[in-house]
Amino acid sequence: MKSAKQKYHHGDLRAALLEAALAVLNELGPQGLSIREVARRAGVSHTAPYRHFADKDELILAVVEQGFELMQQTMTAEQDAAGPDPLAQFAASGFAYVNFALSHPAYYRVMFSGDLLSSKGHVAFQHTSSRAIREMVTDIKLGQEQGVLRPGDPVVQALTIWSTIHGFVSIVNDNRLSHLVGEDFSLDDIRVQVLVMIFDGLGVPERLEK
Amino acid sequence: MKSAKQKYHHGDLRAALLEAALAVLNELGPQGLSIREVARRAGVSHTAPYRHFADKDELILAVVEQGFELMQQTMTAEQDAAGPDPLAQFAASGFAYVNFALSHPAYYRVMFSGDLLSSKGHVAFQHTSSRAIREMVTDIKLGQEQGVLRPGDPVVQALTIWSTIHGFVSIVNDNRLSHLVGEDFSLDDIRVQVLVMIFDGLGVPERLEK
DNA sequence: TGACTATTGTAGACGCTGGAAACATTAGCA
DNA sequence: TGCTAATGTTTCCAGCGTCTACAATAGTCA
Repeated sequence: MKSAKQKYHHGDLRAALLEAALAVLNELGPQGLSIREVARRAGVSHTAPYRHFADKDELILAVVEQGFELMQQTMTAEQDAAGPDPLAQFAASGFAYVNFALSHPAYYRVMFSGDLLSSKGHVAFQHTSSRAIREMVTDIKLGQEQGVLRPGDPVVQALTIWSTIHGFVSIVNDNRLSHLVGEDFSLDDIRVQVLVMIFDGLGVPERLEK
Repeated sequence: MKSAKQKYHHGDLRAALLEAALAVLNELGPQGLSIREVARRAGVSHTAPYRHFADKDELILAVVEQGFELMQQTMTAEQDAAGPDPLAQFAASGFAYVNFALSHPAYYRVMFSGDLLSSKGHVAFQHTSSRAIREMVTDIKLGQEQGVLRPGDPVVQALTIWSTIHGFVSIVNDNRLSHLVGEDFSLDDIRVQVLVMIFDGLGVPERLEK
């Protein structure tokens, strides 16, 4: 049931287009993402995508949404796997965030940069991505109530944490660490130490080896 | 000496193009930046820019370079104005960084996002922007030697600081705070508190009002 | 079964883009 | 003054997003 190729109708073109779009992002970068190239890879004409997405913005937004779902999934999975300790859960979901960003750079960039979208698409984009930070605030509020995080305004604290993590993965993904790496420093060394520093600054203790 | 208009030669087209490019970035966003639009605003034909820039990447890189110069200038100026105390100098240049990013969002985005460039342009881009972090490491090393910063590896510490600040201004500039702002929270409140939290976490004491 | 209709894909056009090539104008210098 | 290099224009090409008209298929109801 896989090689039903030369039919006029594709079967699940929408999913195929999303997959192709992600592949293009990974291979050619954000600049190489064009509807025509995506259609080419899916083996359809250059206007076929318009039966599934109103315009390029909508295609990108669908990729964004798919990325958020995947990230959400892995974050809650890691959180659940961390056991009953709320502190461990908090750290686990934080690490899951970082791991997702570093192992899916194309997804992360399109999810959090928004540079690919026209100004019109930005509204839907912000709506989608604002869920993430809101849930983070909830998590941190919980952490404070349970006494595992330093006291302070949860909104401010959440924003600080998010800023650090987002900035860090952005810098790493943009490859701007290469000039810092010397003989006594591997990239992984730097990553681990920075993560330790981030979570250490928040009150999360030292169970960070891994 | 300003209204020498209808001459065949422009006089200083290169500077005019850079200015126009920045204006386009501010008005239309990164997606609206095209060589043709820039040429239009400068009042020349759409191929005239190619006498001054090999391709679009080079035009963008020139804007990036100009942005770094401006930022560097304001940072060292603030640092010098902060008096002899190295701690005050450190904080001053940090604030100057944040202020530059928030008051010149178009510059900052093109300087640190790199999404506008093709993969070819990224090499030159990284080379240019790596100076900033290297100087930051130097500053932080100095701060540690003078005992105003917490001990720790300066590279790691610099990267942590840079991550937090870069993430923060990116989030603010991408307008993702709107959903966090309630009745008891203005945007400026959040900004100030987050900055306090950032510098506080580093060992910089509480002289942060302003 | 067979015809009607909505869904999904194709073909071709338009105006935009980045860029190459050939040409025109000007400035600087001998 | 005249030669040459620098600078700007015109024309052209291919690729892009997107619109419109058309073709093929799938689903539905007689």
